[in-house]
Amino acid sequence: MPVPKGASLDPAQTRATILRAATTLLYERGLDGVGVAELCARVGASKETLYRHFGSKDGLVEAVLEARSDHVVRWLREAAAGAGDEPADQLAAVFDALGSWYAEPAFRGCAIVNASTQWHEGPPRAVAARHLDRHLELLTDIARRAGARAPEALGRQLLMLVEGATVLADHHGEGEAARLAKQAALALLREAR
Amino acid sequence: MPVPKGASLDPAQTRATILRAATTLLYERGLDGVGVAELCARVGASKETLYRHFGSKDGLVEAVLEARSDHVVRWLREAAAGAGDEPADQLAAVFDALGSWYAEPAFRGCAIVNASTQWHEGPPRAVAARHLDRHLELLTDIARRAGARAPEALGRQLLMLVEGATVLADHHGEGEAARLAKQAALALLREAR
DNA sequence: CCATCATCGAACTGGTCGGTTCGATGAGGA
DNA sequence: TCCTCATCGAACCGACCAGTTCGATGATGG
Repeated sequence: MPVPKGASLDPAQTRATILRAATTLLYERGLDGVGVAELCARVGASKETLYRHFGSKDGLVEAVLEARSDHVVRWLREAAAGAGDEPADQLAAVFDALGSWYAEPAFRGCAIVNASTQWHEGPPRAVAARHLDRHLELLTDIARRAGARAPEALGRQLLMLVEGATVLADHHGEGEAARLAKQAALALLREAR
Repeated sequence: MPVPKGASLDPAQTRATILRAATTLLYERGLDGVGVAELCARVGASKETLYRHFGSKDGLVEAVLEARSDHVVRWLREAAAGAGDEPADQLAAVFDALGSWYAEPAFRGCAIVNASTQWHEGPPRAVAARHLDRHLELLTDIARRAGARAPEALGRQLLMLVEGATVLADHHGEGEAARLAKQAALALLREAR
């Protein structure tokens, strides 16, 4: 986004532009793999602008992760909601959505979980915990509506499949991960009734 | 390990000492969270010694991850082997072993998978891929001996539960992860016959 | 007894990175 | 018209870090 010298854009828009570019670059190359200078160059913003909007690199990272979590959660909820009322269909739709994510060339695992493995305290950790909680909420809800005897437990088991499939898709590359995870998830759903 | 000034220890022992201390410290604080200088101080070795043995920090990290993978894989294989001949018992034993790992206060997820999320190419990535392959081999073997119709697929599904449980145990802290994963794994094993 | 060699400890180098500052520029509103 | 303010671009700073070098030390083996 080329911003001319003295442009007074909507500050919110500037912020959003930086956030968008930073999200992509930080995901591609890792949070420590790209410095503030390069980030600014790519984004088309000066350091001063970046620091005024986000305070610090950590602040930017946190904002990126928050936004990413919001986006992913909304996307999965919509996938489930678009699959009708049957809990099993919704669960299948969640894993199908994951499958299309895994198939993206730029897929590099879950940015949020990846980030939280680097720092075992601090904001990224908190973002990750909330992120997983929101996933858990979605899956537990499906489990409950499917009539599971122990929906909380099943929700956690399904979440393990989601996170495990993400790890495997990242490392073993294959597109099978989502299909296998879906099959396992539906089996667990069936048996937990 | 206090090594006196001009001590000529067995070089292999020096190497092992450095490796052991580095493994602990790098796991506790993250691969980027501790510098070579601090590493040397903790280890009780000089930089020169460390660089003669490992060539670079990356070399040390790679050696640490390799050793860690060997150790973990051996440990899980022994857990399985010590549980008798029944595949289901062996599978249960694997998850019980994971449970005692998760319960360690210093537990911070799988060091190898954590490392590989930081660099999407290079040696750590290769170590992680082989690490997961070895896990997969163990689980597929159990699946095969349990008479699964599709042991390769079931092996992958079980591996997802292992990795997912590790992520959840790291983030949600609870000791339930291993128990729930075990329950799910046994259900899948039962149903895949 | 001497030569070799692993080792220490400390200083040093070169580079990178996060963050700050400043003068210049120009858009928008009063 | 003029003031305010977001912005750029570039220089700058201090900290840290990986890696190198060197003199001193002492154990080991011939």
